[in-house]
Amino acid sequence: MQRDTRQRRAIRQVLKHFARPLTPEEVLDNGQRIVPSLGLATVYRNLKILAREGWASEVQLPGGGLRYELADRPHHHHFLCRSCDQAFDVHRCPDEIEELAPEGFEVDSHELILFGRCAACA
Amino acid sequence: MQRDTRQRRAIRQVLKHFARPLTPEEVLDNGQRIVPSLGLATVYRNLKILAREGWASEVQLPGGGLRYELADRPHHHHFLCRSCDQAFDVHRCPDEIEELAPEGFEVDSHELILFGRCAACA
DNA sequence: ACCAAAACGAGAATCCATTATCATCATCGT
DNA sequence: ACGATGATGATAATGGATTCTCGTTTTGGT
Repeated sequence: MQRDTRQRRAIRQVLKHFARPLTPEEVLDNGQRIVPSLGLATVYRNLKILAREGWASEVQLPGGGLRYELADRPHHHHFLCRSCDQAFDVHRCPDEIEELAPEGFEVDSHELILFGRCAACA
Repeated sequence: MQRDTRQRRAIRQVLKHFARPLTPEEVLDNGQRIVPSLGLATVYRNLKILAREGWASEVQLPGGGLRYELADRPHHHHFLCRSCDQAFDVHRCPDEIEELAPEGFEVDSHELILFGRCAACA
């Protein structure tokens, strides 16, 4: 059966602490503060497991690879800082957004990304 | 100086013909109908040149790599078909969209992507 | 038509994110 | 505490997109 390891706990803790989508690298760096021996393969493995279990969700932003964040959050979107490349949550969303598709297209979800400089970089 | 080659003309022609963001592969496949010997390296080279010149623009959608489309188009967004993976234009856009950022964040642009099935696939 | 230089194109090389391998370690039911 | 086995982690391997290399071809000014 599945075991509750220090590593997996650390990864969950990191995702909880930062309430924004994190790259595997970010999870690694911060997780190593809790479990210094934490390895990259373990991070990938567990992020994938957590996502499969529905505990975390995968976020696909333009550019690099997947990012991960807690799954149990209300509908929201993202802000991507061009300077530090960190992603942040945007909690408001225009409602009529899925009505914008052309005739005959079936929309099942949407993603809205704002680009710019975050508060720390600006 | 810069030369006007058959290959570059073909690539421009393809981007004009399909009024939607194309992957380098799509440009290659369609370009080879005009210049059968067209190679992938040439496509990448020219797409990059056209983008640098401002003739084409790079579109970053979640998932794979860059796509390219004509640059001289009015503000618009994109629809990404989960079935055929083709990208389409969406010409309407909610206006207050950049007001959604958190306090202190500077927004310089935004991208809105609708996901679903295009008219042909649905 | 000539020719220097720009551009091409096939394939090798690179880059980056992610996954596989496998010997070692740690968890948890007993 | 024991031990079966799930998990880890260092590293190699993979996969896909993009770029580089370099010999050959094409363009455009003369």
